[in-house]
Amino acid sequence: MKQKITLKKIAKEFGVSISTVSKALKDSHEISSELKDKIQAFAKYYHYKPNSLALNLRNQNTKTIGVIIPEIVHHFFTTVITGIEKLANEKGYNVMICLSNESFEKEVLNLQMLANGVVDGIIVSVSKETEEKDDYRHFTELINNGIPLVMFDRVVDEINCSKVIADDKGGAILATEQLIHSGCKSIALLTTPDYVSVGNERREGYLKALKDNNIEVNPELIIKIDDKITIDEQLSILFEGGKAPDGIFAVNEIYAATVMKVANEYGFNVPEDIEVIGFTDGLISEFTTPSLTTVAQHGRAMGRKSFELLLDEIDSQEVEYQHKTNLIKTDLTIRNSTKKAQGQNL
Amino acid sequence: MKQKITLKKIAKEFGVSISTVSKALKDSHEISSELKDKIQAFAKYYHYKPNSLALNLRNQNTKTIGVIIPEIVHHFFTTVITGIEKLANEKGYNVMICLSNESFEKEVLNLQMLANGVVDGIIVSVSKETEEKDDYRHFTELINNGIPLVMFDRVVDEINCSKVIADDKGGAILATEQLIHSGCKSIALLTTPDYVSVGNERREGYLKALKDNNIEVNPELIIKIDDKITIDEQLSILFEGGKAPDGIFAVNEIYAATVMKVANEYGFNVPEDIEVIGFTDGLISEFTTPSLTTVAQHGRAMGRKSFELLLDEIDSQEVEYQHKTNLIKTDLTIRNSTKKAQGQNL
DNA sequence: AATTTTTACGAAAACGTTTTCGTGTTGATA
DNA sequence: TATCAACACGAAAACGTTTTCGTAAAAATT
Repeated sequence: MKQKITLKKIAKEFGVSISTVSKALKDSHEISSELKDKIQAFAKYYHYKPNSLALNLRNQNTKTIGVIIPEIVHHFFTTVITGIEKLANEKGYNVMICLSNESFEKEVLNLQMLANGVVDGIIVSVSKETEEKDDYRHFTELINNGIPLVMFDRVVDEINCSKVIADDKGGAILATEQLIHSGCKSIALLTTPDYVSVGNERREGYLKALKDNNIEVNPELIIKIDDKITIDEQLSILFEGGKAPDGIFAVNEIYAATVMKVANEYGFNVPEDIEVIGFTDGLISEFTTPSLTTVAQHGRAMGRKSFELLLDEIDSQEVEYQHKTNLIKTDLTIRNSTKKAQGQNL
Repeated sequence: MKQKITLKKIAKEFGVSISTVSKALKDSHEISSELKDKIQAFAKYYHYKPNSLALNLRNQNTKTIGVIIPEIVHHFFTTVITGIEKLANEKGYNVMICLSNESFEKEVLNLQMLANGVVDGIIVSVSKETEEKDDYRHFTELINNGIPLVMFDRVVDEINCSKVIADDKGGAILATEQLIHSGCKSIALLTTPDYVSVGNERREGYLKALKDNNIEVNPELIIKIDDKITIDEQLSILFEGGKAPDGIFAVNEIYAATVMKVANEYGFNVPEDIEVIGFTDGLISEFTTPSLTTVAQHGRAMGRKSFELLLDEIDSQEVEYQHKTNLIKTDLTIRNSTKKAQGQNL
């Protein structure tokens, strides 16, 4: 590592004080033109750049926000980040992204790292392990430290902070009703284990749609996928014993794409025999055969809104900031894994 | 924003000096046990955390590295980041991710932002626009500023820094020869405009494989995709006029998946009529019908290696660090868009 | 010629931390 | 009772910057 050039070194070079150099570089009228010219030329030649660490320390802000997401190889999160990044940059903020890899420990570590003055605020989507452990002390501590926090998508009710969530329940209702209206009688749900907050919301939507349409819930059609085991095998059960469903609602893209593959292996055609709807902004949906009808999550909108709320709190002078919760609407993107709607209220 | 607690405030509270507080919190033997106990209890109660800005300023490092990638909604980049992140965390470093969105201006901005003391080093994959403009002064300046820089995947030859590249040419040769050996006579190439460095490498591999196997190059089979226009239309030309290719090598996943879709629309079957190979680590390949045979890029390995080289330079005491270039091998992941290999040297 | 204004610069504080080097007070030792 | 070590703490510098205030000299005004 080469040595960096500082005001001090320039000052020494010209035999003047640090303040003089600082002013000269800022083109202050207090400094004579000749000296300014010389100092500026020198600084330029040596590529002087003010050390932003020092600046941040002085200004008591970093114009940087932190974002902690569980997984980056996940299209939904990348769209959210795109949304955050765009607005943040417009507002002169930099974004620092950290990954928890769905691990509680890494989430805590990242949070601590970011908390100590590195960022002006933090946006988080909680890791699965954290939801499973049900331990949120690191967030409480963050808030006690006075660092603005916004949660998105996977939020925790107990923590008093601003939140941005997709209308998961509404989206699930939309999807399930689409299946119902298109004539499905036996609709399966592919979901996550109970501790995943968004999975729950989507399940509730599924249940509500069934209830509203007087369809009895068949527990055998609700499959909670365990990510630690191969998905394919867990899905097979649906198609064995001759009582395959005629509609499937999957809470994410991978489940949806996988179930289509498995259904196909069992000799079923999508959408003729079985209609499938996924839940995602993902890329895969467009390239499966048939392409997948999905509930769009509007990740970018979530990202924008998250940053908006964070900035609102950062800029707020209130001692007791009034936190807000924002619901991002979801809607159906109709592709080819469902039959053309048969009229009704869609 | 609440006020944060500092050493100074604690010192005032107890009527002692800042140094005493600092030592007390570090459990120094210089401080009496009673005072230490009281101060520690107080600090804990008020959630004291040393301000890392101040620490960084003092220690002259941030234990943070910056990564600038063109796009985050791109599976390859996310795998690289996963690789970087993992190793970086093991080594006690934090990772700050910035997006250039393929824009020259944002790349420059991000670089400047990171350069001023925020990070100890930077890993970059150059944006398309930068490659198009052929303007690399921001990198030169970075190096002049003495900040270690590593480029990966999309690198620029003129810049003297460590580099990690996939064996794009080798991968392309592998893919093309696979098609040749499986009996393809007319092999198309779907590639990017000339200024994209990796696209060029892959094209060269394609050309070399053809040449080595005494197959004449047909310029009409080389399609340079313009990302600003719909891909589908640009691909149609391949299948019109009854001279469709029997093998297609696409330099990325989207092109490959799209060409399969278009071929299908024209009534061709993959892999019976046309074999297709893509170039990627992406997720889509697994879910297309048929699933895509691809050249694996080993993004995580690239990420790991990139950080390794960066750390090597950061830790180096040399005034003139000797930069290294690392080639990450590529290999074929055989799926169903190609026929079973017919023996030969594969 | 005396006074005021302008010019051109320096000193110092502030941001929050760590660490080295005092230094005054005890208590123990010769 | 001197001398010395141990103890417990404080002062100050350092990291790099900005900014307010002070001030000497020069220039302009009366």
